[in-house]
Amino acid sequence: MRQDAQQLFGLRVKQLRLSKDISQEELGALSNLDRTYISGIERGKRNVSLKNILQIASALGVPALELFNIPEFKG
Amino acid sequence: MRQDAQQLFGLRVKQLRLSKDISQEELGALSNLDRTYISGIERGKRNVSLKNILQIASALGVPALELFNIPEFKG
DNA sequence: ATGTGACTCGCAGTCCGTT
DNA sequence: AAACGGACTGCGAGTCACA
Repeated sequence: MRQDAQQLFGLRVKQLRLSKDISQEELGALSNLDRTYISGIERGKRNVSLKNILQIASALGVPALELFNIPEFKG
Repeated sequence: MRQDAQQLFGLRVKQLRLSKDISQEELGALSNLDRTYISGIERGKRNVSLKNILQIASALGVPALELFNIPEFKG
């Protein structure tokens, strides 16, 4: 596995968050996760678990699948 | 978040694994994960992390996105 | 409004086995 | 081949003060 996979995922979260025009704090509130935790995810410092992936997707109002809609993830 | 989300994910893994005609043991070997852990995932008992999600997708030869290609995840 | 290091604690993930 | 259990270690979850 590539080391930067987490970063790509984090960038995708950031991308979707910005497209919704909300702050990390707001996303944190919507997904019941700490704002600093969201920050860590977007910077690729966190190896997020399935549970939190689904919560974030839900908070962003997109299917979980969208968080993996990244060219580099498709082989 | 729904409680059964993990189970849906596990069923999807199982579905893809069976379509490849490989055993849990083989998938474990391919993804560098313990066979009992794969079993737990498929039964919805495990909260898999991003890193392992990507490893499993890679072992199955599908983009990570495919693991989330579940009707119930899109609503 | 965000980045970051450090921290505790529960669970992710492994390894032994039985059914 | 797979479900399931017990015991273990290390890592992720979740939070804080501060920049």
